[in-house]
Amino acid sequence: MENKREIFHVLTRRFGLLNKNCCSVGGFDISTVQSHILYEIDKQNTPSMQQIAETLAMDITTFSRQIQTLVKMELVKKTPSSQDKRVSLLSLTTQGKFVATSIDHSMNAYLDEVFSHLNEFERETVIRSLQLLNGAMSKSSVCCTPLY
Amino acid sequence: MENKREIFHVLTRRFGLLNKNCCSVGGFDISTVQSHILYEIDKQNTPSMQQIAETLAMDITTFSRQIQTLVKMELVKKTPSSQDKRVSLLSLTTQGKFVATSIDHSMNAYLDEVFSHLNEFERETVIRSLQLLNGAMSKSSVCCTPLY
DNA sequence: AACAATACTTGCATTTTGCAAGTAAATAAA
DNA sequence: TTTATTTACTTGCAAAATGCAAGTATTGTT
Repeated sequence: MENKREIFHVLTRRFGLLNKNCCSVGGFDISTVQSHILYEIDKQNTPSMQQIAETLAMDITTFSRQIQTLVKMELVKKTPSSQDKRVSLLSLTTQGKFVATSIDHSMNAYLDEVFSHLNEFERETVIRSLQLLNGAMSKSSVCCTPLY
Repeated sequence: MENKREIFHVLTRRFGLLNKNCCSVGGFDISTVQSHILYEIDKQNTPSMQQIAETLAMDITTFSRQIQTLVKMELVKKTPSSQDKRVSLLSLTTQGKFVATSIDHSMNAYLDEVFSHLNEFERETVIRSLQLLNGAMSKSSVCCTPLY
């Protein structure tokens, strides 16, 4: 079957579910968006608000409020940059780091379970293919502009 | 050893963008969720509300309201079942069918563009891998049901 | 006939979202 | 140096999305 849209439709829904189901850690209820924010802060080195918002393609105002929530939950710390006083640098608190790591573990556990339904060869092929796909998407010129 | 979570994190984000950018068709502004609803109604044969809500793993009350919106937009028609008067059968209006088809075309165009960055062999491998992955997810006990 | 189960719908109350509009700081121009 | 512009956010709405509780109507079951 060559209908790509069908494949992506199902995949998208499943990814959504996967991300939804992963994120209850030790009393904290983390939304999908919030888990993505934590992930990116963890990955990047004391990034600014702009950087993360742009990476996640989020509206900066929505992002600002999400960060406020995460700061209230004591998962994220906002430090004013000494270089540029307009900029807020983001980092995870100890708790935030713990939550991010926990989510990472459960996600990888989920994914391992999923991949356990494939044999070793298929597993490697799929992983390599997803990397290829990621690469292709990053090269795409129409990625973030509306198509008609 | 590749980090699956990283791969999925990026893929999820990109898929989200893809779905977000797809959905402005001839004056209609369709949200991602709505496009998924249209897609499923189109695919299934006069399904009930429950069926689609369950397929998309949506809360039935949220779904009910989304359908009300789509009915107001004259994209979806709700017909009471003659078999069971509690049931509403869903179908696309002519306009709805047009919108669904347009979105389908845009999505496929986008995906073709993405895949154009791969060679023929990679393309086939990736498609086949995504199908494998879908299959594995459908077998998974930890997520992704009841999609099929 | 009485009760439970199903298929929705409506009432909140909360959360999420994004466009305007605002503040403060850095940079460019006059 | 002063003024204007840009940048990095924050707040004020208002609209949309979400989900639990509680409702209505219909069907299925003792």
